[in-house]
Amino acid sequence: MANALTRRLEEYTALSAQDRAELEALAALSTHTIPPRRDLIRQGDTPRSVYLILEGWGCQYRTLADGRRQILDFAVPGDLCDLNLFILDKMDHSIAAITRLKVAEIGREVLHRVVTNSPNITTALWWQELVSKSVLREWIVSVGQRCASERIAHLMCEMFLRMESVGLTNGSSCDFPPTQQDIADATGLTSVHVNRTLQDLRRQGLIVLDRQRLSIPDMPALQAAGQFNPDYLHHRRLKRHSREGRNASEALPLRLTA
Amino acid sequence: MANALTRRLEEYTALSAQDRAELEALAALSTHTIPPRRDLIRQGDTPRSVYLILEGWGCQYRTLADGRRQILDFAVPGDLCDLNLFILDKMDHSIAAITRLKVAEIGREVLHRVVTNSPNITTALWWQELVSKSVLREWIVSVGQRCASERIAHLMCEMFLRMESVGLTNGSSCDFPPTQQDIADATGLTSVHVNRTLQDLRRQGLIVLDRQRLSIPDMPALQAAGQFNPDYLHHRRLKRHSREGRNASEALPLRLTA
DNA sequence: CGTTCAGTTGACCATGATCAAGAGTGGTGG
DNA sequence: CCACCACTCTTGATCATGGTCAACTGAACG
Repeated sequence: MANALTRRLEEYTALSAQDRAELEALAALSTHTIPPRRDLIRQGDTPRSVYLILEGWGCQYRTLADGRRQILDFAVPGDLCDLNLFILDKMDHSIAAITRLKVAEIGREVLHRVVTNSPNITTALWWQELVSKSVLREWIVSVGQRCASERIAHLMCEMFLRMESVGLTNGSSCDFPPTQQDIADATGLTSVHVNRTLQDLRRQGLIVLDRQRLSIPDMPALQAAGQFNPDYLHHRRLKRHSREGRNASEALPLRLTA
Repeated sequence: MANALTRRLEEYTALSAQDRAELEALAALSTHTIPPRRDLIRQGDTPRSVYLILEGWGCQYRTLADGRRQILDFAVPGDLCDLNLFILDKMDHSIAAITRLKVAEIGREVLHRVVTNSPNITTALWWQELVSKSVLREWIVSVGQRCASERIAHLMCEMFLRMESVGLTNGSSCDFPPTQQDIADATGLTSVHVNRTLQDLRRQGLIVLDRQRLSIPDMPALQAAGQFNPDYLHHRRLKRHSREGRNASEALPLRLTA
């Protein structure tokens, strides 16, 4: 049974049975549960470990002196935060739990060993590093160029596809736990305006969002509304997503290692 | 004189004489001159080389279907665009010259050799990769949270310090070739509003910007105006007594699959 | 010298912010 | 199990930042 990290890395490259075992071990080594809204690590802290998200949603954010907060990315199962520890002596952003979070804590030595022993995994980690950079670029495009409804539609498309790539969607729906305030902090809008824009998208039948559950009845339509083009996610399996609609059968259920 | 890449990488870690020679060779191997406003490589192209900026300014950008353009970063001497080639099969952004540009084109095999032979350089490349990610994060914060004058002041502070870290400042001034339209595309504003905001900053005596030359008479004041905190640049020289560079055996290998 | 591109200015407009109050919802303890 | 509390969501009224459109100025370069 594969964990989300394996699944995600296999988005890029074939892993051997041994690689997979290696990753399983990694995910099982030292796990923690973090309550909702708690910080995992703060801006300015010295990073000591990489965190692998096993269950739940988190986010990376920075705060300004006057308290304004900008969410820089959401973290879903299979995401790795943050390779910084090998190089940088201080965290340049904070990481927080949105829901209750299960994470695996991977220490420097362990990661170093894995990376020395497995070229496939090293390459795959590079891949995920470059992809997450591409995602950051797209977030700049969103806040810089897109209007409110486009930003929100775009965010929904992105997160849905990221959830799908680790098998956490069910047909056309998936968990979506961020509050409207979180969405506001991620998109550079106010929560009031997010609220109104969500109502708009709902009225147009583009999304159903209720009790932390998101449904996308017509993905191509939502993509059009958000000026969304999935190329930047560099998902290999995603090629078939390009505005043509999806294969319903592809979402494999995923059990997460604890 | 040492080239800008050497200088930039030494921002992070000590390089041996051999490392330095290696980098010199890299920069001399295959150089090109690109006229202003020309694209070096386009979104969707297959990356074949890494470009090292030797002289002049460039930018990375993405365009939307309707022609809106978002600049994602500026590239100044010593910057490396883009390690993507080892991993990703398609460019997810374009790179263009702003001024006339001198670049060194570094092919896959050459970079591969360097990286195999020199752990110091490998580590330093990782460092620059992570730092540029941190810069992308700060750009998200800017467009997401800062008002027009803050965004522009922030951008000026950042670019000045980046120029300074490769020795391209002269007292309190440096080249600053982007047009007001470029600044607009980078900050998510319109060129009209950039114009008015620049006048404002000039009126306050925070910047002098004339004929592609930027002067910052009072850096602390400009930093305050832009809510600028240099930590995210991870420049070591900004904090004198940081600890020694990590030892090379700890370096995360950069595995390059052909 | 004329052409082109960047910069500048003015009038008007729209998207999204702000402020404030009220309605659901879910979780907790009595 | 219910009542209460806190948090999230919703709504309305008003405002401001920054966008749009259009015309004009000025500098650089052949």
